[in-house]
Amino acid sequence: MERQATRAAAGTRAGSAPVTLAQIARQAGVHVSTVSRALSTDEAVRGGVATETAAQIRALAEELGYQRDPAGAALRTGRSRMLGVLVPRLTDIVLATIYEGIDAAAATAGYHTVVANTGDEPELQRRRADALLARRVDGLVLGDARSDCDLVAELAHRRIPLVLVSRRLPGRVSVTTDDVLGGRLAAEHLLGLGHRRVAVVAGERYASTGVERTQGFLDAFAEAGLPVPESHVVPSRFDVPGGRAAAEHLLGLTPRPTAVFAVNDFAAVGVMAAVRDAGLTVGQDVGVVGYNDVPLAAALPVSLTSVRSPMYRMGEVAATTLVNMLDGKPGRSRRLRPTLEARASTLGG
Amino acid sequence: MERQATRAAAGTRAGSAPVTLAQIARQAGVHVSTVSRALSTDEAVRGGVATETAAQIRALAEELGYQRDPAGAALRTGRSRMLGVLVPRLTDIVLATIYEGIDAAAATAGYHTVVANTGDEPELQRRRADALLARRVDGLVLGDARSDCDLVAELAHRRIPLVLVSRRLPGRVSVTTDDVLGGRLAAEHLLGLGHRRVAVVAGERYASTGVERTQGFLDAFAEAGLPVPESHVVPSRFDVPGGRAAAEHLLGLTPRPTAVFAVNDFAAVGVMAAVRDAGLTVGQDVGVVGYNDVPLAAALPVSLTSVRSPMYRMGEVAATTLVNMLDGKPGRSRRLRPTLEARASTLGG
DNA sequence: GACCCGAGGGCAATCGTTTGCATAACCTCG
DNA sequence: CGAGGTTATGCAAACGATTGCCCTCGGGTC
Repeated sequence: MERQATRAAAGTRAGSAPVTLAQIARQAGVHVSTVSRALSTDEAVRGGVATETAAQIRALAEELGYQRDPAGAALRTGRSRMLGVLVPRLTDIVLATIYEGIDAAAATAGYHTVVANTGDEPELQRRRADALLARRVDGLVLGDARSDCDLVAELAHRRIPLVLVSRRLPGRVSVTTDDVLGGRLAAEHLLGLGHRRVAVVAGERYASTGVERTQGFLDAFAEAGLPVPESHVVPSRFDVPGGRAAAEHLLGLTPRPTAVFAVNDFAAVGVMAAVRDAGLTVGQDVGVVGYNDVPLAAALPVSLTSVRSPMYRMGEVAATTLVNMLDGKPGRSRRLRPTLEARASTLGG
Repeated sequence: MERQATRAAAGTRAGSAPVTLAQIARQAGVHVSTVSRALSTDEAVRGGVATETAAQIRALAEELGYQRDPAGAALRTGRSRMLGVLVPRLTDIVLATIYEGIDAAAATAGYHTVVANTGDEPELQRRRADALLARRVDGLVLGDARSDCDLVAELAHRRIPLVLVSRRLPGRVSVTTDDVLGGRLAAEHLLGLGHRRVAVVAGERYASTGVERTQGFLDAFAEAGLPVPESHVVPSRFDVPGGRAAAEHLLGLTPRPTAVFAVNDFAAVGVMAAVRDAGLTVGQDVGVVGYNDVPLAAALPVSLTSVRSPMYRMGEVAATTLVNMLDGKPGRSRRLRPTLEARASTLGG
C-alpha cells in the first residue's frame, strides 16, 4: 500500500505494475509455489509439476506478459544473475569488442553484465570492483589484470568467482590469445621477408599481453641466430602517442632497424606516424607489424600488417567459463590461436 | 537456512556472507528500522534519528563493511537504481564515449548502468529494451532513436522514463549537439576557403544526426547563394565502407566537387580513401570535413578537419537529466555547442 | 498539576520469489 | 485389500530493506 502510494507520487514511474507470480496463481487457480515451479528453468524442479498444468501456467504467464522480478529472486536465492566486467577503457575498441562477446555469451546463459572503466589504475580498479560487488554481481570478468598489484589475489582470496580475459596472471583462470605464439608469428613473418635488424615497441610492463608478445618475438629471432639487442626493445603506452614516442627513439638508433613490431595496433599507428615524420616510407624503408587487427588496420592509407586475435570470441569464452564456474564446474584457462594478416606495411606496395 | 545450504553447496560463492542491517542493529543495540533510517541518504529520513545515534550506527556500519543489498531495497521500494542504455554499437567510439559519460554521471548520482547493443536494428532494439525492462531498470537512455520506427513512442506510452542521446526525435526529451549548427560550421569553413562546388555524404535517413548536420550545411550554402544540387547529397552508412562507396559516386560526377562534408568521421575516413584511390590528394585536390572529432581524426596521416562534439559531456547531461526525471522533475532537451577543428584535410599541407 | 507537543525509536507489514516439508490422491503389487 | 511408494500440489518461512504507525519519555505551558 505504501509502495503504491510511492509509485503514484513519482509521476514518471512505469505505468501498470508488473505481473507477479501471485496474479498468475490466482488466475490459474493454483498456488504461487506451483507457478514458480512451472516457470522454473531447472528441469528437475519443473518435473515436479504435472506436464499439463505446467503448460497451462506457462501459457498464461506468456499471455499476461509475466517477467520474473530479479529483485525478488535475488533476495531469495542470493544470486543476482549479473556479471561484473572491468576493463581499462571501453573506448578502446579491443576491449569494447571483447566486452561485446562477454555480454552476448552472458545473455545466452541468462545473465546480464555491468561494465566499468578502470583506466588501468590500481586505485580505480579496487573502487570499481567494490562497486560491482556491492551490486552483488555473481562473479567478475577482469580485462585489466596487472602483474604489479594484488587486487586479483585479494579478490580470489575473498573467494569471488572470477575469470581474467585478454591478460593472464599465473595461477588464475584466464582466457587470452596465445600471445607468445602471436609474437612468434610476427617474427617469422619479418624473418621471411629478410629483416635482420628489428625493434620492438613492447607495451606496458605490467600487462601480460605486451610482455608475452615481446617474448615470443624475441625467442623466434634468437632461435634464428639473430638476437635482438635490449636497446631495441622499448616499453610504451598502448596508444598512438605511446607508439610514436617509442618509435622516435628507435628510429634514432644507428644502424636504424628495418622493421618494428608493436604489440598493439594503436601503438603501431603511432610508429607509422613517426616513420613518416622521419621522412621515411612505411613498408618500403621500415616495415611495421601491429597486434589485434582492429578494423582500422585494414583501412589505413598504408594498410597495417597485424596479428589477428579473436577478440569477440575471447569474450564469449571468458563469460561461458565464468558461468560454468558459478555452476560449480572447475574453470580452465584457454589460449586462443592468433593468425597473421600480411599487408602493405610490411609487404610494401 | 535453506539458503545457507545452497551457498555452501556452490563451492564458488563469495566467502563470508555480506553484513546485513540486522547484524548492525544487534551490535548497536537498536532496532533494524533505526539502522535503516540512520543509513538513509535522505536527509528527512535521517533526521528522525538522533544525531549521535546516527553517527554511532554509521561508524559501526563502516567498520563492519556494510553494503546495502540492492535486491532487498529494490524489492521494497520498487526501484532498482539501475539505468538501461541502448546504443547501436559499443565498438563505435562515439557511442562508447557517450556511454562513459552516462555511466560516470549515473555513478555520481548513485545509479549503475547496464548497456546493450542494438546494431541499429528495430527488431533488436525492441528485444534489448524489453530485456532491460525485465531487469527492472528505472529508466532508459536511448542512443539509437530512429525516426522510422515507433519503439520510442511505444516506450513513452508505457510511461517508461527515458531520455534520448546523440539523436533527437520530435516531442521527446533529448540531449544532442546542435547538429544544424555543426553542419553550418562545416559549410562556413569550406565557404571561407573558397569552395563553390561541394558534396555531402549524408548518413542514414533515419538518424537525426545525419539529417540535421546535412540540413545545416545545405542551409548555409544556400544562404551564400550557392545551393548544393540534390545529386551532390548522398545517403550512406556511418562507417568507413559507407563513406567510401558514397565518395566513389561523388568523385565520378562532372564537374567534380572540390570538397566533401561527411556527417561522421568514419565515413570521412572512407571518403579520404576513395579520394586517394582516385589518384587525388586529400587537402589539395579535394577537401574533406568530418564530424565528431574522434581521437583518430588528428592522428591520421592527413589529419582530418572535423566538427568536434562534446560526446562525453552529452552522456553526462543525458544521465543527469534522466535521474532528475526519476526524481519527479521535468525533463528538458539540451543541445550542446559543437566547434570546428581545422586540419590538413581542408587546409592542405 | 494537568495537558500537550515533539523527538526518538520500536513494531510489524510488505515487496516477489524460492524451496523444504507436509499432505492428499492415486497407483502398484503381493 | 492394505501397505508402501510415487506424483502433484499446497503451506509457510525465509531473504533484506523500507516505512506508516504507534508508544514512550522528557520538557514546556497555562
